[in-house]
Amino acid sequence: MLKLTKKADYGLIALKHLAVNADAGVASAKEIAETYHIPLPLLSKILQKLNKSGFLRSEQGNNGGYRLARSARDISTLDVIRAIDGPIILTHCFTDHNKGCLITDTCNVREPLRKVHEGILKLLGGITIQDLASDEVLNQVSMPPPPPKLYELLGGQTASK
Amino acid sequence: MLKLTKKADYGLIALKHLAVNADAGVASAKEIAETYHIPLPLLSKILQKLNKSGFLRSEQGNNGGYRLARSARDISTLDVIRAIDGPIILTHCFTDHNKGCLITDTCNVREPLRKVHEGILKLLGGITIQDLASDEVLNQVSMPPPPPKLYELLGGQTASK
DNA sequence: TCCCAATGGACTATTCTGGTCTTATAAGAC
DNA sequence: GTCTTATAAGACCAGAATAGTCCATTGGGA
Repeated sequence: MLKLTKKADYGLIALKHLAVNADAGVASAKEIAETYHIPLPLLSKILQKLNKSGFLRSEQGNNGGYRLARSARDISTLDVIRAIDGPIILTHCFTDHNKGCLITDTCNVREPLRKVHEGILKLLGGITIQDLASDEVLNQVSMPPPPPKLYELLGGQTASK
Repeated sequence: MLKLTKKADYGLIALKHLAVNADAGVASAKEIAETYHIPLPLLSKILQKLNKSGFLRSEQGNNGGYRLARSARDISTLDVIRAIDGPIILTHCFTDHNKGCLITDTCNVREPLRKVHEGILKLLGGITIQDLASDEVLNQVSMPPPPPKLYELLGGQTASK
């Protein structure tokens, strides 16, 4: 179905919130949960994961909460999604290489899909929390009239070979 | 987890097979299933779906099987994935617009993610079964040294605004 | 008529997702 | 010191989706 999990959604929402309200100091999980109507215990889980992954710093105790551990510019959406949902796998062959995939030897779409996979990674990797926080950056991007070339989409110039 | 389902994988494999062996006439589900070690009844289901979606033509009876209903160049991976897995939804807001999504009003990542979503659709929509069948097209694309700009990734020129 | 192919539906096992509950720990406020 | 509020961490659960099976039917060649 190729969709993000809600957890990833929530994580991005929380990170953007923290990026936008960075000067307000820490923000508690409760505060974020209430703002966006996210179940608190679930959000807590997600923030803990982001904390352990090094994207957040937590402060316990009264008036505690979370703040970004690094600049929003240094956190890509790909990082976040991977931290929360685990690795992104377009096709199953890529999980545990060859192991368990009976098709591997005969699989005829493996390599082509790997390119698509890399394209998506690049897409997500190129967007930071900072980009989410300052919408204008993204709003410039709209549907271009001509259907774009495959090469452009995948980010590969005609260069290399 | 942002991955394709196995069904979509199988569908793409089958379509590529049919594209490559187009001159061999029809190919039966059994033949394809054995070639790629895919469970036959499952593959049958998938091929039936692709048939009803108009990508394949089926021939029943002895020596029956499937063949592409249109040129491999006119079938994009996006078409296939949508036919098999249903619509691609990056984030949940996009499913039934606003309905059921409590976050909608306060959601701060909705629009940015929509752009990402469109980027992925464009990526998949730009790759045809023909591209899969002739690997060279895709093999040209490799990791470019400089991290690509967001605008390029999303296919939007600096044009519009 | 027999075989082989697609067609269609019901059914099942397993996994993932989204979410809750409970307990422990850390730290500031009084 | 204890109360309150916060994170931390674990088990746990219901529902949905995925992957796959099974079975009966239809349709067409040989």
